[in-house]
Amino acid sequence: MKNINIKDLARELNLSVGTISKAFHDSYEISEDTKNRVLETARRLNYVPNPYASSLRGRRSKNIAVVIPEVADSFFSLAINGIESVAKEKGYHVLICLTHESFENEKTILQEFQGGRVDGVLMSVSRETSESAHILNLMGNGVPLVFFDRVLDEIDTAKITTDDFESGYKATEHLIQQGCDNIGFLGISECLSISNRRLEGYQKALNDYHVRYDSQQIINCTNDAVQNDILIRELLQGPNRPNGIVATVEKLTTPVYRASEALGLNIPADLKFVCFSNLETASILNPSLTTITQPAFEMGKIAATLLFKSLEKNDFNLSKESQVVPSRFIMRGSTI
Amino acid sequence: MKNINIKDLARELNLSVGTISKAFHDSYEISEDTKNRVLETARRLNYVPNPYASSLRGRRSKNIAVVIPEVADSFFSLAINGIESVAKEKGYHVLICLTHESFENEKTILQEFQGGRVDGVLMSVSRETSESAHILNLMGNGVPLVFFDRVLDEIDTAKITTDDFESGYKATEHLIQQGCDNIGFLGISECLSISNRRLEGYQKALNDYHVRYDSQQIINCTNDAVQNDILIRELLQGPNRPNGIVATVEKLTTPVYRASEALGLNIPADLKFVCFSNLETASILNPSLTTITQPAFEMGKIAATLLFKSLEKNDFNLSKESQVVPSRFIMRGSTI
DNA sequence: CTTATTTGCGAAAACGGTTTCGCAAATAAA
DNA sequence: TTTATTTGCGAAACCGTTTTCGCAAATAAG
Repeated sequence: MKNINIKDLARELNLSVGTISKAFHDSYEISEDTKNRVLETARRLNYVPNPYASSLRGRRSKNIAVVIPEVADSFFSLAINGIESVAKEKGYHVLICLTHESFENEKTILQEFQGGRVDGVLMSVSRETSESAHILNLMGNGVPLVFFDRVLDEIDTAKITTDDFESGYKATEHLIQQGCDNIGFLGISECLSISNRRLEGYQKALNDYHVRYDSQQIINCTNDAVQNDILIRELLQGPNRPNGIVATVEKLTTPVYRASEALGLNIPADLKFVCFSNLETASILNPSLTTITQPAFEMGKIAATLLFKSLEKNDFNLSKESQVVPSRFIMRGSTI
Repeated sequence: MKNINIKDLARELNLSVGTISKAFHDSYEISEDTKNRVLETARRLNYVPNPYASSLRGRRSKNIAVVIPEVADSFFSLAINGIESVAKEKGYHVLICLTHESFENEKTILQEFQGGRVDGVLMSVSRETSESAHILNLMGNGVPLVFFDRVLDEIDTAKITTDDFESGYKATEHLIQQGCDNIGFLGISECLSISNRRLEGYQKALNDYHVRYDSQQIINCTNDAVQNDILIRELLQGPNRPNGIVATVEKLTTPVYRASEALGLNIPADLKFVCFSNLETASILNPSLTTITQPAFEMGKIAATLLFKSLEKNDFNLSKESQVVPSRFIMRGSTI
């Protein structure tokens, strides 16, 4: 009934607990013979060490945290897969913590980690995050942290991002080449690095191609789906209706399609649409959706790999390890 | 730099560690005055107790695990949201463990939990799972476990499912009413309860409406996307091509749409298609997809609530708490 | 044959909390 | 005023591991 512990094993084998522990860690102090007996008995009795007891005495909890705004998003769920693939290999477990795009939640979560719940953190900041004190605090307490996708520039650690500027540029350039001369931009936050870099790429493209830039066409979407619907409808109903849209997050896909349909706008004839998205269904939408597709799995994998390097050797300097992984531009029916 | 612990607090306040601990737990032994001083100093010094140290002495780790086949699936990611919403309220953290539909992985994961890494488990079994020893083992060690969606019937604990039989029936009935007389069924596993119950609903509908049943039209999909593509193509190219399809999992959506397109089959004219799915994009697919949509968030929430009840009082009997939450049938363009 | 060295293990102190128990001082009852 | 009770706290055991250190027996070196 009750879980067996190292003491039970010791009693069973007529050895001291210290010896058992050392046998498990393949200590040179213990004879091969004893090691085998210990291992065999452990297997037989189904002994599994308590990870948290181990974590107390210097060793780690073998838990890492993934702090993200939401999980019902293809980018993040694929990134989790990437992270999990390396965590599993390292014998680590993954705590998923959702900020729901709230800075307050994010602070609370990181605060909790001060207590040693996790050995390291992988993080994509919330749309509201512009301060960095909570993160610096955690890192100051010796918890390594690696950013992926949504980063805070001012913090000195590894950041795994994609080429947001170039992607924003490419998306916009494509729309221009397809004949759009009035292009709306749907961002998610004014403080978010990725949103801003994509916006800069958009602006540069407009400028390079001498297309009119109108700040009215830059919409900052909220975290509330209903509110976003209203914003998008207003944009598409307004006197200055765009004939092209660049959207920076996957969850804006459905609202744009729905609003277009409701307003009798045809995609792509009346409105061309390109979205940053990892949706598997992009190719079977009506019309199929032109996307900037981020290397989500790979980004998660790289970020996790770096985190573990830093967990394995303390002198590993995360701040020199940032990487930019390029996204893929996939042309489909929504812009042709 | 280093995290401060209860000893540091004790030193700072000239109190014993025991007193500090009791103050935090609002013990009657400690005066209001002292409690306030402790709380205030803790806040000032940014003290966060080590959850794993607490977990050693009887208290819990405040971690629960969610064991699921994959995370890149709308049902599971929404269920996670539901689970997280109640975990957060209870001050718990959520470990996500992916089996990738492998029984071996599932066994390894549960085995690890014997050590006390988590206080309870929420689980949807893999497609390969038919034995229950690994689960009984864990539960036998005092770790409560609640199933959601994919359950193992023979295990005596709470199971939160949806009305799989009725849904399978309704989907099939709908196709029949829309004129299909040759309906394929795409399952994912022969051992999986949900797949089988949906299949039974399908069979009953065929029978009730005197539509020919042909076991050749029952395809058991694999966990390999490429292989699934082949199976689906074979079905749609065969001499006995169905004019309707019921698919039991979301990830079969894209393959069916793609295969139809590749083979020049029009949905819904040549092939009507209904899928168990929580895809947000179902309504904007080409054509929009008729779905059986499960109450994913709610199922996660109910399952988690039950798990916490059992964590809170030991005498709580999970085995009497199973619930069936109905799915919604949403008719759209793929069957009209 | 004595003196080093190695080998294999046990005892005990940590790790950071919680909890039981005891005890002195303060208060209440007699 | 004496005795009983309550209040507020400290000492120490404990949770399940890891790790340091010491020590006896076995082996090697001189």
